[in-house]
Amino acid sequence: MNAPRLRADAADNRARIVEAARDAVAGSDEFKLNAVAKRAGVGQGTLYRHFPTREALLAEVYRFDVEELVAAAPALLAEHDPITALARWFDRLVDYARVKRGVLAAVEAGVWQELSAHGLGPIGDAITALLDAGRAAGAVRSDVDARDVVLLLGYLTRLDEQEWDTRARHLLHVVLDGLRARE
Amino acid sequence: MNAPRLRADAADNRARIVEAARDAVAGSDEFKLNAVAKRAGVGQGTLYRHFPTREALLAEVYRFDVEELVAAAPALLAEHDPITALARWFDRLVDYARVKRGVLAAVEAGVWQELSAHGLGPIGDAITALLDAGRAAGAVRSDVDARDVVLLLGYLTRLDEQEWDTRARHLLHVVLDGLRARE
DNA sequence: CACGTTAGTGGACACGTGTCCGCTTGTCCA
DNA sequence: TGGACAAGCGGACACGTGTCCACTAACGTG
Repeated sequence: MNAPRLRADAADNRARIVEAARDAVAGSDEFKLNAVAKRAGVGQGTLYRHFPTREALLAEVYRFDVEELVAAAPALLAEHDPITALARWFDRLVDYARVKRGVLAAVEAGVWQELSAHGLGPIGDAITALLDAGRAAGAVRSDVDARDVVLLLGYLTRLDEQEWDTRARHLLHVVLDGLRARE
Repeated sequence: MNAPRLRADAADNRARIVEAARDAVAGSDEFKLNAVAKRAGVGQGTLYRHFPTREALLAEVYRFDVEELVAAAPALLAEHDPITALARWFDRLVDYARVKRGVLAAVEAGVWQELSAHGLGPIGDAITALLDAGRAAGAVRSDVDARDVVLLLGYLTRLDEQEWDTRARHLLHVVLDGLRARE
């Protein structure tokens, strides 16, 4: 995955940054890049070189959750019809997002950078798989891709804490209906 | 609308700020609050007191466009069936948004602040009118409100310039389908 | 082992945002 | 008309983000 092997100290720093970031996320709801760098005992330059954007760092921090999310897709597809699987997967995303908003940023960053690179990547693939299954069953419209879905789901990031309960799930249904094939 | 009448100099400054902002928007694609304040010949404090957020300022700058948008709703409803009217209105929004991204921020800010206040306000009302008409005709699902629509349309703000053509309109259809009543 | 190459470092710096507060000035009343 | 007093002013300041580049030290080579 990483063609140019990392130098020993570099790998070390990287690990320490991620750990510090994890602590920061767990400790408070603030997440200041500066603070993470200091906590990790590295300069800001170092932090920014390893993770060019805040999202890149979050993506690493939440990699576990994201992988879980990715892994869930095939399982859901095995158990349910495509639309239900998609719905469940959305549910799961919302569950994560509710507690740790960071996952959202991670997912979004993930899919985005994957889009430009070749072959999307795990998250994009997961969504694509769900979409494809639905399409094959004639339940999902044929003119949407993973990026579209992420874009649409983006509303989650600008939901206020207080309106989360009333709107998050609800709008999920609306989006889902939009993705359905029109008969 | 503004109970405590503005002092003469205050009103003057406010006007000068808006004008400077308009210039700034027209002149370049950068929009720095600092610069606007300087250009208007006022301190930043003054700018921020008149317009607490960047969006508030944009809302004022684009008020004309926004009003036009609002005015279009009833006209569209008169000429077309509700769903078509809604679609056309969306189209119009996208047209504005393409050129002047600011309108989007203005719309979003507008609807949001209106939501908390009583009776939504012009933009919210316009969307609500479209929604209501659709609902009455049984063409629009009954469980969505103006805020929902704005939230969903929010994807427009994070669209990259280059993907605008391929995705903006296209996703509009998806959203529209999501808003339709399921028969 | 020593030495050159170059990946990697880290912190100073530039920038934009937003806040705060001591000073100024319009406004209104006596 | 003049004086008090609050509305309004404006810029200094604190903060977070992200960039840049002179230095440092890990790694491979002879």
